[in-house]
Amino acid sequence: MKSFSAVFKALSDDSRLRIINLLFYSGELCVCDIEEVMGFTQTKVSRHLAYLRKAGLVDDRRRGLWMLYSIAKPRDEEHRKILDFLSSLLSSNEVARRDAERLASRIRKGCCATYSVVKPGSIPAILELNRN
Amino acid sequence: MKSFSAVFKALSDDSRLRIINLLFYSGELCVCDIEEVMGFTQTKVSRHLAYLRKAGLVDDRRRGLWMLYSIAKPRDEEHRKILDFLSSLLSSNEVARRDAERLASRIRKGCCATYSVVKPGSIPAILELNRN
DNA sequence: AAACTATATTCGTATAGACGAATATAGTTT
DNA sequence: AAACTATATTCGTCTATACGAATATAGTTT
Repeated sequence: MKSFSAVFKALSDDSRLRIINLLFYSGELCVCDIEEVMGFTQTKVSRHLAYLRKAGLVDDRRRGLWMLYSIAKPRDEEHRKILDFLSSLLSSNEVARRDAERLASRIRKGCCATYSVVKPGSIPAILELNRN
Repeated sequence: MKSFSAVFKALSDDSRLRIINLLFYSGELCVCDIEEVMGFTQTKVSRHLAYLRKAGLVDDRRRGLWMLYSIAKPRDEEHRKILDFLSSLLSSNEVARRDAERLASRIRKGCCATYSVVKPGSIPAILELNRN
């Protein structure tokens, strides 16, 4: 029960929900991309990502200077259920849609995260999947 | 987005999650039954229920001296999705199961809430439904 | 190794939440 | 109407959290 309330606490903040939404949309993002898409300060983005990581909602990996964040790989059935629910909930939200649009535009121009995965200007495969 | 984070904030507390679980299990409960099943103070139960009501997660109705609380009737698809998710999440939790067992035992002996709905000592219809 | 870049952490401040004890309120019973 | 019962609210205290500015850290480039 403790773990449930901890997860919900991590989800109890607008900014964190919107960051999670971006990660669902893009697959993997660095701090500075989120910073610019959302208009948040670096401190704020970094802090929220650390919070989400501690709650087990996002994974991170270092890539040179960049820390790349992604939605956590599900550890078990329960964890997967939570992530699926979140994804489904956010997908029908207007704010989430607009955030994703701004991110898409930035990705098209080539941003940090995608540069390491796909060539700049192209749209990563995961985005095509999410279009449906 | 604001409303999502508000709902999650309401869910970000162990005691509230456990109270919600009791309501899923029983259909309708008064404050004093929750008090005794959980071993919480009256202030604590009342406060948490007020929190849940403001977040739209529970409904209440007065029945004489008793306030009867129940899981909110879903207002729309999104709301229903949240409540279904919660129900499914709690159903597989060990703490939730034990709480429900203590409640069942109290219901069998006849508690406030069930007294107004079914005759004391019997198990209300909604409990039979939830058994599956 | 020094300058640089991306991210993390610390510090100070302000607000929100959790709690029990005490008190207030609303409805009932006598 | 007065005593009673179930619930709600207030009060004071303690802890958690959100935030920006400033600073620290880790890895890269020159």
